[in-house]
Amino acid sequence: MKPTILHVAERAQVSKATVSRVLNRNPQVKEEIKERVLQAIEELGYHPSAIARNLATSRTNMIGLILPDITNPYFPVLARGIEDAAHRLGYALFISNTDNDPKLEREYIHKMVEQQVGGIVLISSILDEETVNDLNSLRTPIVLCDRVIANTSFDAVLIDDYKAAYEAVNCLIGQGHTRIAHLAGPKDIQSADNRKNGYLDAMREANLEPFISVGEFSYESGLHQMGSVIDEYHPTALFASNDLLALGAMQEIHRRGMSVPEDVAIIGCDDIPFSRMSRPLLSTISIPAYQIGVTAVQLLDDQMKGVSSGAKNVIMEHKLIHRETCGGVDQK
Amino acid sequence: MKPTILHVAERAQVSKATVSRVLNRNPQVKEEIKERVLQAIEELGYHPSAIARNLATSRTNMIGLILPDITNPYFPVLARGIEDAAHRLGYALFISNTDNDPKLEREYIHKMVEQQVGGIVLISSILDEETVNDLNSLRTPIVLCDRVIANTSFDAVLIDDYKAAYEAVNCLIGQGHTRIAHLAGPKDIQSADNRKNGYLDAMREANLEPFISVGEFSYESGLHQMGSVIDEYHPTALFASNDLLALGAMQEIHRRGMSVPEDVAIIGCDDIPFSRMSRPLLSTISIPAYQIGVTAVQLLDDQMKGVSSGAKNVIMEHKLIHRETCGGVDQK
DNA sequence: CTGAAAGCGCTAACAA
DNA sequence: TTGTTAGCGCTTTCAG
Repeated sequence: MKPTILHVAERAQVSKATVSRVLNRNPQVKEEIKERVLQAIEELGYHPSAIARNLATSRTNMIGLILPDITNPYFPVLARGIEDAAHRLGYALFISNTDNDPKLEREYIHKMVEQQVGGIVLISSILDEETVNDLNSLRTPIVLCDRVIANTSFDAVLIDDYKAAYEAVNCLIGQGHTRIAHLAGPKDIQSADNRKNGYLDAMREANLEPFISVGEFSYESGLHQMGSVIDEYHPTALFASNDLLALGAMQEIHRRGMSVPEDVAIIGCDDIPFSRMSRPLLSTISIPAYQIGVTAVQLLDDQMKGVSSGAKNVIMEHKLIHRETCGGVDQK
Repeated sequence: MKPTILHVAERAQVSKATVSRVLNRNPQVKEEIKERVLQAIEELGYHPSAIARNLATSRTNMIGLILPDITNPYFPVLARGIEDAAHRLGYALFISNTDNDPKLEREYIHKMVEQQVGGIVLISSILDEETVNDLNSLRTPIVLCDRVIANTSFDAVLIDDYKAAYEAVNCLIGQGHTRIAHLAGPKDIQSADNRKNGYLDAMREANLEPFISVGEFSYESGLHQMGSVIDEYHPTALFASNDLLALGAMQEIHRRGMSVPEDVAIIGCDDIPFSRMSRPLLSTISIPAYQIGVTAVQLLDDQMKGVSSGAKNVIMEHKLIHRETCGGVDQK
């Protein structure tokens, strides 16, 4: 049986209230008594119950993180930013993977609400109407990452996917490429869609014929899709909606005996750790994932403390990183 | 103000107890009343407070995961296994990164105990004496991953690092290599140490001169260390203590205009996702990270339910994967 | 089949 | 400066 505050109180010959006071660093406790209490705590190996405290104060120091898949190399850095910020602010962090399943998403949101988390960082790209209604009916603060929802008032921290893609494609165009293919991510993922539109507009403005292959945000998908893209379109350049796709495509290009960037130049997106390890080094759009995480938690904390001044969308800066796969400027 | 069980009770014209019964799927509630309660719940957007429930039942459905760094590509898969198993068993999961800092480790363990988690999965390679004492004084079930502690009774799920390394090195020896270097991980990390010993024994038995370079478990470390290893030892083969090191080493080898596996054959360890994306594909020792996670949670669950039959060490199977960097047998 | 009431471990007035 | 006491929201006997 774990010791409770009462056991400590008895052993230290004081009341529960006094023990509670030293627990909460209330200064007005006589030094001598404080010592006694501390000693009792030590001797019993007592740990206060956060649960009981939370119930008594009707607030908790827990927040939740719901994301698609920690196994996708983009997320660990983001998650780390969130976790570091959370701990710095004194929160414990719940985590759940949804695999982009809206049903699971709702289930986990409810679970966390039931756990009485003070707020949730939600990384979801596929919020359907039902989930949004759900969210709106919650009394729990929420901050979104990588996604906005029209007609709602959730804080969000984002990057400008459209512009990032637009810039990347224009970089390729600037190098004289005319046959630039695009490996797109799932159409129901907002960032994938925005990137696709950036690609499309850049191509359109340059009067170039676009070619899009839609797939998953995965290495395997890049590998498989690139085959038919090459056969059907003979691209000299590629803009991939994320680095995993880009890396898969590169592998396929190599397997066909072609080389990067000579035969096909490539620009990816995300700047996952492995893009700095591949051969050749992947040129990509760098997204400040860690900072996004930190910012999200700060927004959440503001909301939880009631400091929030209405719904905020924070747009983080992206940056096109010229490494080796895009040819041209070589300023790695 | 969030609705409580009392609000639901009033609205449904029943007592708290009855609401509690339908919440807990107690079968002996008249269908009609159950409907009324359910409707009231719906209308109020009521979510039961896990906190209050936990206090009342004096047990929680939360468990904790403490690991070094989710950003290290070995861990996301392990974490995913843990999370999936946890959710399947109805647990919510706390997560904390320690960066291998013993102080942080203890801090997080205490925090989780205070949160009243039912158990903790601890992935720590550097448990110092103080932490072990700490752990022993806890009344919270703990399962270790990738590490045993002498004279303690914690369940652990492991792989045989010594044997894995021994086999990998012998594979290299079998291919005729005589100058096989080893990139070791931090000496205070048990698995790194075991792998180093496996390397050492294999070399010794074959009467070969070993060469070890100790560093961090990182890509950058591999990159930097490999330079001097080449200069000082001129290896024709390398066994790296993990894949990140192997990948870094490979990059350095390429930068010097040499090739893999022709000039230097490489075997890594962990089989992180990137090892299937590198060029050439990395030969490595595959560790069933996901399964390790699942198993750890099962052991924890057993302990929490009191089904545990004494301290258990579960050894998972590793497997040497011949891909492209080790030359010889090419059975990718 | 349903209600009343005690209590989980702690905090927070209010007294003393 | 310390103690007393009433809850926080829920579960769980025990009656009815």
